[in-house]
Amino acid sequence: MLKNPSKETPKQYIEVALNCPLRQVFDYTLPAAPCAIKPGTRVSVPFGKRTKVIGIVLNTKNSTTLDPQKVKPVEEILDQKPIIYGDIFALCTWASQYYQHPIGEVLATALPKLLRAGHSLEITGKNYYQLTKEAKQLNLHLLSRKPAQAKAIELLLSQENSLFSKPELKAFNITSSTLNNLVNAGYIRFNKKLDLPSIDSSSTAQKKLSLNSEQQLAANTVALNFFQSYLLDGITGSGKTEVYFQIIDRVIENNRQCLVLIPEISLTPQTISRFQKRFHVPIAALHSGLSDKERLNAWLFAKNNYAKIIIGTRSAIFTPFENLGLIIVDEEHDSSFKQQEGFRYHARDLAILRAKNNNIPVVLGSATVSIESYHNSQNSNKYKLIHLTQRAGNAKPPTFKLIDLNEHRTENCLSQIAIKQIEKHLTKQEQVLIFINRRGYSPILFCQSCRWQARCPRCDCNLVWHKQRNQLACHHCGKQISTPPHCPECSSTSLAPLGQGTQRLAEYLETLFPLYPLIRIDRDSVKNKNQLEQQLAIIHQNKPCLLIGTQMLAKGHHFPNVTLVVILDIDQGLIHPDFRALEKTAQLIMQVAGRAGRAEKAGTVLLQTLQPQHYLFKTLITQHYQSFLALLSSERETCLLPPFGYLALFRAEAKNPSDAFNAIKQIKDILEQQANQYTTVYDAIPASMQRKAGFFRVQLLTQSPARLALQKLLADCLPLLGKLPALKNIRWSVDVDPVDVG
DNA sequence: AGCACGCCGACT
DNA sequence: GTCGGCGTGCTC
Repeated sequence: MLKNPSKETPKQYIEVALNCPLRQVFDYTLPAAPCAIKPGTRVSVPFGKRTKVIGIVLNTKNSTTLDPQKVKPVEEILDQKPIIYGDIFALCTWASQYYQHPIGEVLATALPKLLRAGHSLEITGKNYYQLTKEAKQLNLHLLSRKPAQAKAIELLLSQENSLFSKPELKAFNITSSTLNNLVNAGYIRFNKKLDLPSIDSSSTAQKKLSLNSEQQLAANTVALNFFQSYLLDGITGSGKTEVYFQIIDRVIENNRQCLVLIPEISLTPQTISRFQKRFHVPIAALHSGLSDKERLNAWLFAKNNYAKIIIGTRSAIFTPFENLGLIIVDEEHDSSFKQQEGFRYHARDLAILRAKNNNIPVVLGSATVSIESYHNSQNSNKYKLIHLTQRAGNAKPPTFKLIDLNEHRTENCLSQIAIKQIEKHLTKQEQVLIFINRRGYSPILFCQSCRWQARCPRCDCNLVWHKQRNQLACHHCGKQISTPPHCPECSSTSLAPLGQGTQRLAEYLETLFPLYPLIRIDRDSVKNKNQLEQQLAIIHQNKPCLLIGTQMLAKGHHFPNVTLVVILDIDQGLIHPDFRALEKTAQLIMQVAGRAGRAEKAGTVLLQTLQPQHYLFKTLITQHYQSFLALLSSERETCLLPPFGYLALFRAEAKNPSDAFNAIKQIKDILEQQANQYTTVYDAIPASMQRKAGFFRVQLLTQSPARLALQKLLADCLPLLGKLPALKNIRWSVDVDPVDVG
């Protein structure tokens, strides 16, 4: 018989976040049996035509606003305890609101792929077999009637190792039936050897370098037991890393964990091994080169408080810790901390928030601090500023020299002065670095008779000629075509390269200096990490050579014997595709210059430019990076641009330009309806490259001097935008605090 | 994002 | 006759 309906417990509902681009959560019912389920638990649910879709519980409730008939039951509860909780849960919900991104996708970025796919929280490892105590103490004569087992034990006992994988046992001619018998008899145990983060015990603890007084002061300034943001502004070569190390030392002594965020490119094996040599604690690295399993393991090592130091790129900000004590953001100015598509978060900014929520210190370090961080350290005193002004080991700062291209003619981009200087340094047995931020042979291939130029069919840009593979490549959409034998317009065969890329420059320098090895480092010459390592190894032999490279060279690598840096083609960084162009150019110059003169030898930096009178050069070279920042700062202030105003950028992309314009117009209408006195909605403008990969791109900027006012505007508008039919079938996005507005 | 439904073109 | 192209619509 049925139970009395009045005694039936009310239905339990849960709100579930699913990994889909919808700005909403979905209600499901829980099974009738009472079960307490907490936010942050994984469940699998039916969703549309799909089943077993994995989502995260956000909330429990006793009622739903939907038609109860429509609400489906949960299929399975995957976790006993929440897997996203505490500070990570708070970080995700905050970021979802702040960056106006669907919570389901935000939570998905906080989980390793395997956990998103329903994998358990077990640390995975390789299976190993191991002799038990019984086997070791066994008198083998007792097994005389089981000769295969006796022989196997004898063989394994004679080995140096104590762990054996299945293939190894096979190699010893131990059959799987013998193995089974040995396991059943208790002589062999089946074990999991975990891929634990390594501790480099081979080297004895690398000595702490003695810090100079400035470094010591810096390290001591950081207090460990409460939240404070520190901006460590240290010129290249001033030993920021050693300061980090000393702070990490203290955190580890307190038995707490450290999170170190670094830019995408600089996560080289050297970075990790430098930490491993210095600290004899488990260290895990989180970077793009990991397999799904390795990534999950690293995540679990942090969560279980096994790894004491986690070094990772942007997304590592979402790693859970049991006892986090410090966050370091190295090269805090680097734009790779901002995710440029999908969930457009800024890892540096989230690091501040996370540190605040955990009441722990966060250290932002750079030789070229961002204007935002600089502002936070100057005006509002939000960050404590720490300077490192001395180069470690008496290294002298480089001298800058401008070469005015209005007065000096160039051949293949190089002025005679530069060539003379290169020659001088090479004959002194020193290394020379030539920086040109352009890959390929020439950025333009043109017809000498009709002026035709090779253009990308899908983007508004020229195709770059790659001479070796005789191809034309688009560096924006990846399109590649073989070079036409003659001009497609006039059939003339006089197609010629115009302008220099790294390849052409390398070719030219080879003819000028045939006796010296020439190493080109860019994305085309360095296909994988090994290749880069090899190239760098040659450089570190410290024999005289020429280095030619793009910004790949500029970041993270140290070249102690480079005494001359030549920076070519910097003028394109002086024109303004967006308001951050100058800041980026200045940072690049300082970063490249920082490669030179690290040892006792002072370095020289030659800058070729058509605009030697530009204030960027004036302030940067004759004064300090800070004075340049101060100038930029006042410029930004008058325009109420970041950090004096806050921005959100709407983008719309469509194959048909009018669809994109129409969409952005409708977005604008809604923004204007909802705008308040503190917010400004600018006119829609085409992106600086109107067409990219076949899509017309239009954008719209909104601004407010008050962060909250802008947040309110976005919060009011986004739900409305989701309903606009004009936005249904085009790509559109909001970018809060955009880094790239070009 | 997935996934299915739906309606038109070139194939065994 | 059908396989498959991608437009469009929905997901508790």
